[in-house]
Amino acid sequence: MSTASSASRTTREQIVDAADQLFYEQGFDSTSFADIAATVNLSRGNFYYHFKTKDDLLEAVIDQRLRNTQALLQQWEQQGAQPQDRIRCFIHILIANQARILLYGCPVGTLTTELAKLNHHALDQANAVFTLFRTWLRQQFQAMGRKQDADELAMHVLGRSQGVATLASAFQDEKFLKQEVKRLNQWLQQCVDDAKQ
Amino acid sequence: MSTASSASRTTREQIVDAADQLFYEQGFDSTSFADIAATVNLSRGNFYYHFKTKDDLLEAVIDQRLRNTQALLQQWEQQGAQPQDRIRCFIHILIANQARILLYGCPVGTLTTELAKLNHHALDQANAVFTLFRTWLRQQFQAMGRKQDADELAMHVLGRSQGVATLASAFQDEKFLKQEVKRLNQWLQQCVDDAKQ
DNA sequence: TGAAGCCTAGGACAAGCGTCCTAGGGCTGT
DNA sequence: ACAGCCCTAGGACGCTTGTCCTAGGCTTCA
Repeated sequence: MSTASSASRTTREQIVDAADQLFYEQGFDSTSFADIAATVNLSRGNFYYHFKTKDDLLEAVIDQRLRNTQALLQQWEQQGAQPQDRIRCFIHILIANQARILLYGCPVGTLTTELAKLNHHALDQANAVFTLFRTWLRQQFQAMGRKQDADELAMHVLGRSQGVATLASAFQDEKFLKQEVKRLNQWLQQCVDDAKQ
Repeated sequence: MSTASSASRTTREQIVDAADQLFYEQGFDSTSFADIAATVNLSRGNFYYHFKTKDDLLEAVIDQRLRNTQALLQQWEQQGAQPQDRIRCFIHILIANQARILLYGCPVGTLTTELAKLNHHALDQANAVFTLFRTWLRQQFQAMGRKQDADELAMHVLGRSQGVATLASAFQDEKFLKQEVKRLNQWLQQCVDDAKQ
């Protein structure tokens, strides 16, 4: 029974993984069950067994992204000694995921934008990924001594990253991406220096 | 004949206007001819007379946006005495179009993002709108005396605006939008002061 | 009055979509 | 060997999509 159950979960996981990637690359609306089925080598009609509707699948994908994000933040929590080092971990994902960002933009931003236009009820859930980053960044700025404007600074970093991803993707401009990352790191250093005084 | 021709153009213009707005609000892909037909009070099948394909309609919409953008830039050119005043005109659209941005994000950024995911051939045309702003901003920074890094600064402003629009829309946060506009204006003032020395 | 051309309504069309059903293969435990 | 259950293939369904066609109502000019 445990083998059967785990095998079942494996197929389900494969579906979610494939959907996760395709939703990112092609968008949610224009990714069909047929596309996902072809990736996982499964018959199209059989999806009903695993997910009753396409919205259920979307919810599973976002849930996975939420879990992955939380794991990532926890990892950064241990990697960086100082709060500013942890924030630098966040900024660095622009470099680490450079290739995909140049092709498809930010996975979080593009999904929320699409769901907003579709008036989709899962929009709040998708926005929760943003909120995870926002809350985490706020905590880092608070730890840096910026109690007053920690949330504003967190939103600032989040916004700058969004803009970089959008434009770098539009212009397919790797140089711009790296320039802006440098600028953002400089701005962060300024924050650190300001807080010390 | 002249009346007939102008009436024809009026219907065509109505279609383009409706498509322009709906593509912005709902996205290109999930806006159907039926949606547009309902807005213009026209029979769905008859679109073929005005636009042979949906892609033709999209091209017409983007062409209109290009013309509108050029007119806007020309207007700012006359409004602002100093280059920095003109750049402030650009930044100010975030305030002027606030309501729509909170609901649907940036019209330019969201379209290019969608077309990129759809692998649509009109992507280059859509990106041209970005290029119009970029070139114009670059000229303003050059006029400010920043010959060396004018393009980098132009891209910086463009990127910041994109980020603001994306996040303000995601969080439906008017306060954030205004905060960031203030920050951006402060940054611009810093640029002016730096250039003076 | 009549011919010509612009523009329209309304529907047909094939294709693709999400959804749902049924029959059965291949394990599991008795 | 057999019953029960997990999971699957394959196809049917109703609907919407973009596209395309045809017949005819207008206006315009002779």
